[in-house]
Amino acid sequence: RLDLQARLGFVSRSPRWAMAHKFPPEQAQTILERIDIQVGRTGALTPVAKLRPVTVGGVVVSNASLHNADEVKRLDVRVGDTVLIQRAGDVIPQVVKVLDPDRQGRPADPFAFPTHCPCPLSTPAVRELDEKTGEAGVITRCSGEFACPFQRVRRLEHFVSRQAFDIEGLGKKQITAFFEENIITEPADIFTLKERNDVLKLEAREGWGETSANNLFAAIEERRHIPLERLLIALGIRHVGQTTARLLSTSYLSWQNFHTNMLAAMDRHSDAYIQLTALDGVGEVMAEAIVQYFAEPHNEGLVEHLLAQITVKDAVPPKNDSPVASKTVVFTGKLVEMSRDEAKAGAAALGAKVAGSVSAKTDYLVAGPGAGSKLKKATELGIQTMTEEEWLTLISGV
DNA sequence: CCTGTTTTAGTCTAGAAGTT
DNA sequence: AACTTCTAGACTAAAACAGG
Repeated sequence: RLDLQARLGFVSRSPRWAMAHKFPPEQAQTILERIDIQVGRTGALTPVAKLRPVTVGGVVVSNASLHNADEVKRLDVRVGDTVLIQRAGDVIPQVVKVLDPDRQGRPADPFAFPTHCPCPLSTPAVRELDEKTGEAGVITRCSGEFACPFQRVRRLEHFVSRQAFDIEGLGKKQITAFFEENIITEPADIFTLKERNDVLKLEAREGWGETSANNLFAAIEERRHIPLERLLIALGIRHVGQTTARLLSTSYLSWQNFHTNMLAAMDRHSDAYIQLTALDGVGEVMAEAIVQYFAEPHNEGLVEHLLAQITVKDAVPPKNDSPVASKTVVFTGKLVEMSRDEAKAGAAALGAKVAGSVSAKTDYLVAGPGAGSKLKKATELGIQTMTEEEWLTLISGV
C-alpha cells in the first residue's frame, strides 16, 4: 500500500511503515581479555570489552561496547571471564552474559570503573546529575571539558565528520596526528592550514605526500562556505544533532540571526529564550544546552575564530507558495480521509498555521460531519468553510 | 611500474539514555 | 509513546603512499 506508506512517511532515520523481523542471532563464546575505557566527544567514558577474536555470524568479533558502569555491573563481567557473544540484530557485537559466573576458584576482581579520565591529564570523572530529575545519571564523564585532549580530538573528529563539515581526507587518523603535532587544535586551525604553510612539516609524516596535502587543501576550500545546518551540527552542542540543527536552521535562517538570539536568550525571561523553547522539538533541556554553549567564553572564542575563516550559507526559508501558506486553519468535526494529527501536520508542512479555535483571524474552517459550535461561529464571522474533500482538493496541487 | 600498507569512507546498523 | 542523540562495531573498495 504505497498510499499508506506515503501517509506515514519517515522519521529521521527510519520509515514508519516498515520493520525488520530477524531470526535470533548466532552466538559464540570467547574470553574477555581486557576492559578498555574510551572517551567520547562529550566526555563520556565508555567501557569496551576487548575479546579474544571469535567468529560469530560470519565475522570476526574482537570488541564490544559495555555501554556504562551500570551495564558492567549488571553483567558482572570480569577480566578472564568466558563470555557469550552475539551480533545484536545480526550487526552489532554484544556481550550477552558471563558463562562461568562461579569462576571455579580463579581469582577475579569485579571491574573497578575508573574514577579518572584515561587521558594524560587524568581529570576526575563524575556521574553527572540528571538535568531534569537531579538524580545521578548513568554516564560517567570526564570533567575536564575544554582541557581534556581526548575530548578535544573527538570534538575535532566530529567537526569534520560527514554530517558536519564533511572534509574529505581528514579522518580520525589525520585529525589525531595534526592535533598531536599542534597543527590543528581548534576548528579554525583547519582553515588556516594552507596559509600557515606547514606543508613541509606535513609532508614529513609517513605515508603523506604532496598529493595528500593538495587534496586536503582542496577539500578544505570546498567547505569554507558552509550551510547553517552543518555548522550547527559541527559545533557539537549537546542534544543538537542533525534533526535539531535542521530545525534551528530553518527557524532562524541565518547565523547572524541565530547567534544574536542565543546571546539574548541567556536572559531566561527574554523573548528570545521563550521563542527558542516554543519551537516544536526544543524543550527546556535543549534550550539550556544551546544557551549555555554560547554563554561559555571558551566556546565563544572558538566560534569567533572559526567565523573569521568561513562564511555561512543562509537556510532557504521553507517553501511558501502553497495555497494555504501563512493562512490560519481550524479543523472541526470528524475527518474521514486522515486523522486529526495527520491533518494538522500536513497543513503545517504547507506553511499553514493550525489553530484550535475559530476567531476573526481564522482563514479557513475545515468542517467534517458532526461539526457544531465552531462551524456556527465561523459562519457568523463570515469565515470560509469547506469540507475535508474540498480541503484536500485545495492542497492537492502541492 | 608493481606490490604491499595505511587510511578513508561507504555499507550494514543496535542499545541505552535522554527529550518532547 | 515516539523520537533523537550518542556511543559503539565489522567488512570492503578505493585512493594514495613507500619502497623495491
